[in-house]
Amino acid sequence: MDIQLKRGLLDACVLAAIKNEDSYGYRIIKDMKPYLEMSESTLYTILKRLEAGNMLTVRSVEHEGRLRKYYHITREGLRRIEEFKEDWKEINAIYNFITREETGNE
Amino acid sequence: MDIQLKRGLLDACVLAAIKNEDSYGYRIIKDMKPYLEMSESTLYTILKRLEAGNMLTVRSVEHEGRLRKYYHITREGLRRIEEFKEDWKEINAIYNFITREETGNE
DNA sequence: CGTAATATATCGTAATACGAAGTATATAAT
DNA sequence: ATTATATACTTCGTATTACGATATATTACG
Repeated sequence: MDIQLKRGLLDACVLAAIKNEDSYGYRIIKDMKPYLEMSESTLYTILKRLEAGNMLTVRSVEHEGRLRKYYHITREGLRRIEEFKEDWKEINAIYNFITREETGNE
Repeated sequence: MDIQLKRGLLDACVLAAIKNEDSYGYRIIKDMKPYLEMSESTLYTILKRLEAGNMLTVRSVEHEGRLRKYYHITREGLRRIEEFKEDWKEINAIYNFITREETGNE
């Protein structure tokens, strides 16, 4: 899959992964794997970006000797998902432009 | 509109703009404007990239004292559009993941 | 004892979209 | 006559960003 095509989906996808239940990095990657694969370095970069943008909050938890950072979506984060849905209408229009079959001359 | 979201569409969009008829930079921008706005610097970067990737060929034409470079899509370019269509199936699956309404607990 | 799974962090890099600015001609407006 | 707008392509620098590679640390499995 074309990397560029994935780009716009990543942030919204991560937010969607924590939308219904708080989650942590390692699990987010596993949950998204059937839909969208991403490397760890990419995920943690995104999580930091989303935190900086107040899309989510972080809470550290000690779990079996290991550190776990649980991410919780904020109202801003939920709004980001809605924004994504809005944008998608435009995206579909572009998609139709790309895939349209012209009856013109070639 | 989110820039990242546009990224994956740009190459395919430019190819679509010359698919049915050879065209040149200035006109491509105008043709795409209703669907997708892009700056000149972006377009010409993309055209060069597509040329380097053998997705299109270029032909210079003198038109009313001004230079025009006509772009013609190649078989490779047409295949790129088909590839885009294939990718879109996956994109739709991701879109559904992002927008699904879980019946679970929040 | 080594490998895999769990879990997060950091560094350097390559790709790339964009704004800004430049070059040049023709036409319309003031 | 001069200014602005439309046409048409080019180059430079920059910020964003996804990724591979690598590091750290614990637990479980063989």
